[in-house]
Amino acid sequence: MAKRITMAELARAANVDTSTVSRALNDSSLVKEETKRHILNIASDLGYVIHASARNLRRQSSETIGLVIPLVPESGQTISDPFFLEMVGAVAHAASQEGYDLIVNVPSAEQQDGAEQRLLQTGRADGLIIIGQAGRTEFLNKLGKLAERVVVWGGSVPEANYTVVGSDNVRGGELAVEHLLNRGRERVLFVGDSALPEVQLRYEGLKKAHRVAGLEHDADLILPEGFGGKSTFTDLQRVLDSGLEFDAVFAASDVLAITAIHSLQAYGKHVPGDVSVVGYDNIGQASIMTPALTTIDQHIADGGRIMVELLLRKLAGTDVRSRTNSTELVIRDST
Amino acid sequence: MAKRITMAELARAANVDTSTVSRALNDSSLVKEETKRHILNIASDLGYVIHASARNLRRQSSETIGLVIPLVPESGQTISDPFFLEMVGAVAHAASQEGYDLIVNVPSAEQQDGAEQRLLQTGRADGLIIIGQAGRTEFLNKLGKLAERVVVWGGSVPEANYTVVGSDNVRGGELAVEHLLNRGRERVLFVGDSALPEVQLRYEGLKKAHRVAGLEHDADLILPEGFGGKSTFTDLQRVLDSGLEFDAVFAASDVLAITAIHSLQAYGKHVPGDVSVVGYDNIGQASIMTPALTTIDQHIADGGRIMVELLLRKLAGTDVRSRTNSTELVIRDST
DNA sequence: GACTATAGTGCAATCGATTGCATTTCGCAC
DNA sequence: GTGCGAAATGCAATCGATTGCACTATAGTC
Repeated sequence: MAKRITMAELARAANVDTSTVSRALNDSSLVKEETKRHILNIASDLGYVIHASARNLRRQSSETIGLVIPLVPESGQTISDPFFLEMVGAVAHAASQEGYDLIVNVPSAEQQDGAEQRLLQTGRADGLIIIGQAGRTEFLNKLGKLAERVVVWGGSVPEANYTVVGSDNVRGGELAVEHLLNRGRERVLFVGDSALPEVQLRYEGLKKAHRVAGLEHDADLILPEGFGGKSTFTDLQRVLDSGLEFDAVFAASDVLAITAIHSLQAYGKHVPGDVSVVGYDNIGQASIMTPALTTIDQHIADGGRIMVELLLRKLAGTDVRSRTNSTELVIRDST
Repeated sequence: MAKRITMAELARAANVDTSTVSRALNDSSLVKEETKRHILNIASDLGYVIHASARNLRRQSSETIGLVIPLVPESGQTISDPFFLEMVGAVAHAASQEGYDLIVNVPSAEQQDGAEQRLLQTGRADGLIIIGQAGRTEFLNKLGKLAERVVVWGGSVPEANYTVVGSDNVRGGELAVEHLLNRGRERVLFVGDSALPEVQLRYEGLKKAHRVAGLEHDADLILPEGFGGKSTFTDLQRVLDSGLEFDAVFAASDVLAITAIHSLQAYGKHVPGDVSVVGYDNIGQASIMTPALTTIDQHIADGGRIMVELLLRKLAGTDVRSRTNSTELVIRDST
C-alpha cells in the first residue's frame, strides 16, 4: 500500500497546477471535463488521498460531529449503560450515513464542561451532540454562540435556549401507568430519581395518569434510584421487607425495571402475577428476557438520527426548533 | 463565550512571538518560567484554544485513534449488538484516559476496506482498532505498512501479520463445556456459526473438553447461527420439534444464549432443570436476567484497554506482539 | 483580421501552528 | 569595560490544501 502522496505530487504527475487538481477533485465546473477525468485517473493510480487536516485548516471545518456523553457519576451511570450504548450506535450510524465522522467523547467528571468547548473550539468537531443535561442546564445556557452548533438529548426544559431532542417523557410515563391502572393495578411503585429532569417528567406522567383515572398517587410509593441501579436490588428488598404494599412497578429505565424484576422474583414475588412491571427505553434486551418486558419505547435509533439531522441543519444555518419525539407503549409479558 | 482566538493574537497580547507562545504552551524548556506563566495567564484570560487541524497538519499526527466496526451483514450483526457496544464503551474510555480522541466508524458493506485506509491515510486517525476480522484476513494482511498502525480484535489467526488482540477462544469454549460435562450433562448443543473464526475456535474448545472427558461430540448437535440471533428463536424451536435430544446448550455469544433460553422456556423446557445453558461474552445483562446466565467472561473492558495500549505502543515505534487474554468461567443460575 | 466575451488554468496568499536557525539578552569572568 | 558562552526569543519556512484574482487560450461577432 503506497505511502502518502501529496497534492503537489499529483499535480506534477498530471502536468497541472495544484489549484486545478483541487478543483477537479471537488468537481468544480471551472475545470474541463476531460482534465477532470485525466486528474481523477492519475489520482486513483497513485492512490492519492486528501490530507484531512490540511483541508480542514483551510476550510475551517472538519466534517466531524462530536458525541459527548457526560456521565453523572452520582446518578450511577456508566458508559456501559445499554441506553447510552444504543444511542452511540444510532448516532454513529446516522452520522456515517451523512458522510460525517463521529468523535465519541466520554469526559470524566473533572473534564466536564471543558470537553464540549475543547471539541468545538479546537475545530475538531463542527457540531456537538450531547447526551443528557442533568444538572448542567446553566452550563448549556451559557454556551452562547456555541449553542448554534449543539444539539442536546434530554427532557425538554422550558428555559433552554439550546436545541433539545428527546422523547415525550410525560406522555411516556402516562402511557405506562395508564396501562397499569387499566390492568386493574392500584398501587404503583415508582422507581427512579426525580432529581434527573427526564425522570421528573416521567413521574409527572405517572401522576397525570392517576389524575385522569380519578386517583391520587401515594407519595410513599417512590423509590429514588439513579440510573445505574447498583443498589436497586437490595433497596427493593428492603421495601418489600418494610411491608409497603404495591402491585405494580413503573421504573424510569429498563435497567431499573430488569433489576426490579430480578429482585421481586428473588423475594418470591411473581411477575406479572403478583406485581406488574413497566420499564422505560425499550433497550434490546427488553424483548429477549423472561418475562419479556413491557416498556415505553422512546425510539432510540430514530432519536439518534433526528439529532444528527437537526445538527446538520443548524450547521447549515437553518433555524431549528427543539423537538419531542413520540413514545409508544410496548406491551409484553411483564404486565 | 468568546470566539476563536488565534495564536498570533495571543502572541500580540503577550508581546512575544508566536514561536514563544507555541513553546510555552508545549512547556518547552527553552522558555523562561516567568514568560511561560505570563503567556499561560493571558491565554486563559482570552480563552485561547489551539486549533487542532493546524497543529495536526504541522505535526503530521492527529492525537486520534479510529475504531472501525465493520459489520458482517450476513452474520446478522448490527451495531446495537451489546458486545460491540460494550467494546465501544471500553475503547472510548481507555482512549480518553490516554488523552486521545476516538473516531468511531461503522462502515456499511460497500465501504468495507476503504474505510480503514481513508481514516489512516487522510490523517484523521494516527492508528486504528478494528473489531473483528471475519472474512477479511487477506485484506488485513495486505495492509502492508499500514499494519504498523493497526490493532485488530478477534481470534488469533496464525497467518496474521498484523497485531491481534482477543480472548483465548479455545480455552473459553473448553471451560464452558468442561463445566457442563462436570455437571453431568452429556449432549451439548452448540449454537453458533463456525464460519466465523472466533466461533470456530470456541467450537474447538468444546471438542477438546469432550476429548479430555473421554467423550466425542455428536456432530448433529450443531445449530449454526450468526451472531445476530434473529432466527435463532424459531430455529431452536424446530430443533426441539425434530426430537433431537440434548441436555445442554453452549452458545457462541450471550445474545444467542439468551435467545436460546427464551426459546427453550417458550417450549416448556426448564432452564437449568431440563437444559443447562452457557453463553459467551459476559455482557452486562447476563447478570441481571432470570435465570442469571452462566457464561465465559472475555473481559471486554480489559480488552479495549489493552488494544489502546498496544496501539499507542506501536505508534511509538515499539515492537508489539499479538496478545491473547485469558477467559474466565462465570457460574450463575443457568447451569 | 481585430476585438471581446468566456472558459480554463496558473499564481500566490492563506488557514494556524511548529521548529531549525539566527539573533538578542544576560550573567559572569577577566 | 570587554568578551564569551548560555539562555531566551524572534524570524521565516513549512505542513497540504483552497481560492480570489490575474492571465491565456478559444470561440464567436462584426
